[in-house]
Amino acid sequence: MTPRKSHVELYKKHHKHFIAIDCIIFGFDEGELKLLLIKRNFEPAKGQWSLMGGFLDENESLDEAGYRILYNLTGLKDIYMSQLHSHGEVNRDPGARVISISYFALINIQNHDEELVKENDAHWRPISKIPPLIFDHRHMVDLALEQLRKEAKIKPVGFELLPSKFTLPQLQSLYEAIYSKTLDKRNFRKNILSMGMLEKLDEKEKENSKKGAFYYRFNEDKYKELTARGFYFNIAI
Amino acid sequence: MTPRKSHVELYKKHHKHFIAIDCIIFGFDEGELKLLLIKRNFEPAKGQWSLMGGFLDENESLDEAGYRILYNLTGLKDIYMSQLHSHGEVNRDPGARVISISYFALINIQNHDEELVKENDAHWRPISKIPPLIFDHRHMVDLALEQLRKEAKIKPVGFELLPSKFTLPQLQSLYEAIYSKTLDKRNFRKNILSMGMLEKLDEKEKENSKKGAFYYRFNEDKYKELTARGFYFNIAI
DNA sequence: TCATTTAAGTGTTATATCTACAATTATGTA
DNA sequence: TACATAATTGTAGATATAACACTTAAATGA
Repeated sequence: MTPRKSHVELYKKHHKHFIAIDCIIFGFDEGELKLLLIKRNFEPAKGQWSLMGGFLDENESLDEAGYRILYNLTGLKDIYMSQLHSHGEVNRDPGARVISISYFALINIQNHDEELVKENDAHWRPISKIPPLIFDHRHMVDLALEQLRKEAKIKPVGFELLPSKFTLPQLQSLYEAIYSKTLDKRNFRKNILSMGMLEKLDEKEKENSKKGAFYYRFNEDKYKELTARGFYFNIAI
Repeated sequence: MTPRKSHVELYKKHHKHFIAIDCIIFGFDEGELKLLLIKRNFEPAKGQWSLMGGFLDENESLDEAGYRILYNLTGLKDIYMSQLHSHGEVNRDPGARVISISYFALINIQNHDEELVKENDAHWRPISKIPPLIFDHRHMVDLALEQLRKEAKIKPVGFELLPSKFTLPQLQSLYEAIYSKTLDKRNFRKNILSMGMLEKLDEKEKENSKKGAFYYRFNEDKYKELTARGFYFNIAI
């Protein structure tokens, strides 16, 4: 006798559809922006490169499905992920009519579960060398890149791709990878430090130089405090 | 024997879902930004205010469904419309589980078919006085407004809300309505005219002042030429 | 231990953009 | 012909952006 049950008959004349969730998973490693891609292990298009995906279940929200799929592949929770777009061309999937909703995630590549990734036959590929992908997955990737480039300028999402401690040269290298553009050290540092949301640590990273570069940490609380006062994150690219 | 048919069995174990399209339709009239809302004529929530929507059919894409629904309500084709977000909370619709994909459209309020709108029991409501809406429709409207405010700064979408001939005071009034903010006449004109995509006509609009204001027209070709050269539309708000 | 090498770290100036601000003009109406 | 109304126009100060080169810290090896 819930309202739910009493009206469902009215909707019955309409069609139902398969809904898939596909995840565009970005990581940053060796100065390059990378994507996590899988070799698809079922038909159609078995053996071809694909985004990680899955079908929407009966009792989960879209976001929950997205997080489930990401978790199953990487073992990661509490990840930055946001819905990108819904893809509904009638023949986009040759197996059946499937509406796919793409999500894009930014992960710290050090943290993921490498065993799980192996089990899923997933591999990191630099965005400059993306192999041909099934269906409209390449289009999804292009949308995600566009979205990442929009967001990274005006929201502190870049930090999601780095370890919690990072150096300014690393951070600059990340932005250079996202925008395929070399940036001026002095201007970049001035820009990011003047926003006042990075904490300098006493520790130095010494793998990449003799002098060593100081570690910094993104201070989320400080960022929230600033935005509450009308401040806007902005990186000049 | 198409691949389509050969693999559909593999997908069968998964659930199928109702998919609805809901349209947030913006217009601009009497210095106000307005929304086209309907009185829902079926259960559940019959008689309550709602966005115009409909279910996705078997053989149409998401975009096609959006245009179909917009056409059925307004008689308009070739309208600026873009996908906004997909809404999949399990209980968002008390009638049944329905995934809704929201679209937002910008229309020139003069052009729509008033008869059709009446037949659908649809009404224009200023965004400052939106009545309570069913389900998560208010959230959709808020997202659409946010999106409009993002886009109108950096893309020439505002013109979609105006007649093809408009005056600069009208255009300024539109931006003021979108951003709920009064703008400086001189700066606004300098800004928009310096982009070089508006054509001044010889004709004047004389309803709103004795002096009359010159009509202008948005030159789409010019805009495309400029963007091809790396130009970016930008209105300082 | 001192010279060399490597990447980190730092300021200033010119240019472009944004913001604030008020007088004049055209035209209809009394 | 005076008046009322809204359209139209420019400049100067402030702020943000972009260009540019030397110094410093520390490891390495002669």
